[in-house]
Amino acid sequence: MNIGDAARASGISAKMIRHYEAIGLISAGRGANQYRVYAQADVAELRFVRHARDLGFPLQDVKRLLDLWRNRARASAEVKRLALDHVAALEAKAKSLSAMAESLRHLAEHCQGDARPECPILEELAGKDHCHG
Amino acid sequence: MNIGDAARASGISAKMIRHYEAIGLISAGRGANQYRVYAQADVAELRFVRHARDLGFPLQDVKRLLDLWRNRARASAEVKRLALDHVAALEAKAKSLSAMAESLRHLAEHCQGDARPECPILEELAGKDHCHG
DNA sequence: GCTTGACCTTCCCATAATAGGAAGCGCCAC
DNA sequence: GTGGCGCTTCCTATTATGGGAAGGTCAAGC
Repeated sequence: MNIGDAARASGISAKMIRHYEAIGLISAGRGANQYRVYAQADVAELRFVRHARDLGFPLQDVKRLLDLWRNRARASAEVKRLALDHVAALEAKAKSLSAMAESLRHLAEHCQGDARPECPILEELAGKDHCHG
Repeated sequence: MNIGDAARASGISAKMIRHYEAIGLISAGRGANQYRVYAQADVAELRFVRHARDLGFPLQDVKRLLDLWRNRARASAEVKRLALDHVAALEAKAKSLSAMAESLRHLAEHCQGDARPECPILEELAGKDHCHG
């Protein structure tokens, strides 16, 4: 199987498959023509990577998860710790974004949104520093 | 006022102030020694930028907001539209991250997290594609 | 006057993940 | 044997930020 087929089978672009190889995440054999060659097991790894990426794991974590997956003697505690740490990071980020959205939405509610120049949004952005930072 | 003072007064690193100048976001005068010179009005602009960044606006939006702020003939409708678009983007991103966190948390709940290798998290990541994509 | 140290300058590199494109070669079908 | 598609490598861009080197400037102190 060439890289194009592996891309279609895994849902990861050929571009990214090469990149993942360059950074040591996955590997591939080479045919006589120097084309990368993929077996079903390689496609399974690529799909694993995609699923982990879909859950927002950074590639560094994906690498660790992949190593754990390959290692039959792993302790599930290690996987769980990685997962829960990532859950915490995701929730922190989501909370931070929601807080920004809420602040901004409140500001926007007080803005007339008409042809006049008066705008509490700009006034707030121009305002003095808020001490809770 | 030199760049270091402007940095302390605005809460933006000197590094970033130079960068903002390079991309045309803000500007600065120059002294006889080629050092950048900042007045209070410049610091006010830098603070404006920081507040907008704190609300998660990308620099491209910050530039537009800054232009609106400088323009006394602006229509607040334009500011409001920018703000509400950004609120929508923030909420979409937050929702996406929360969904990831929830999925992963559910998976982790089913993982024993002990010394044994069995792990539903890895099994899920290794699993076949889910059709809702 | 000369040193020291803090500050400034520019320029290059790095991060994280993905994508676009160019130049060149391989392979299959017609 | 050529056209077209797929593969190769290498370079560039994105977004926002930071680190660091090599060198110029200025003020204080001896």
